[in-house]
Amino acid sequence: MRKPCCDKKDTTKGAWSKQEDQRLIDYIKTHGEGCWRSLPKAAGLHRCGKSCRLRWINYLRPDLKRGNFGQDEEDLIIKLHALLGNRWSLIAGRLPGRTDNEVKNYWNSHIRKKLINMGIDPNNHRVNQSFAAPLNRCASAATMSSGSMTGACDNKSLKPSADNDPLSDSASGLEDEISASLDLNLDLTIAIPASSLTDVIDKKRQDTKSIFSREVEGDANPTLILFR
DNA sequence: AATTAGCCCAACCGCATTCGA
DNA sequence: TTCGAATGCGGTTGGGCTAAT
Repeated sequence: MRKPCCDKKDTTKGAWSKQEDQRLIDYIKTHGEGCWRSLPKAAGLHRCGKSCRLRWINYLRPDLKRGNFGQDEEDLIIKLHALLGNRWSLIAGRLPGRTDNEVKNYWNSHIRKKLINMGIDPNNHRVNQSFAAPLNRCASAATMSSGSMTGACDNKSLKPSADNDPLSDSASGLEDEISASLDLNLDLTIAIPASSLTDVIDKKRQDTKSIFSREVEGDANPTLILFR
């Protein structure tokens, strides 16, 4: 039996009040992020640590970009989703100021429907056969982005997500995905938040098994070896 | 004006992964 | 190497808001 993440009877649930927000902001400003388990008690909040973390990451972080998604952001989400599937945190990592929750919600409420209306299966980014017409479907797929989605009509780049998980697939499948990403002309580098960059650099120095293939010092965009 | 339906988003839940003793 | 604790992640839900009837 798994232990609950916190003592539920002592925790508040539901929407956060302004006072709670302010307490959390003040605490993190003073002590920094981390130690989420002990944070609520230390900050005088009757919330579980996970809840505090979520509130901070999704709502209170000062670097968050609020408001509607731009067309460029939407295009990028579609491309990244075609490649990565529902890995919202990875996708959000490529969108400065956006959170995984925000991207996930936007996908489910806007982009999904948009793709469906275009006759594209949002799960695998394939043209739905029942909608398929003899016209050039590549055009419709390409127009959903700003036009850089080259190869969008190439079956390689439109494999079903259920069996095209690029990060867990076999090596041969991975090669396909890598070539697909090249077709998509994606620069799949990981953007590291400036605040944590120095920590990352220190850690990477110590970790010779780093998944990053090149020295990251002075480079905010280390390339994931998987996609090089 | 009241009710209903649909949409959107913040927050919760449980599982997976990572970390450290 | 193992195991428990802490953290991260993605799926799901609930409630507020708005448009339609």
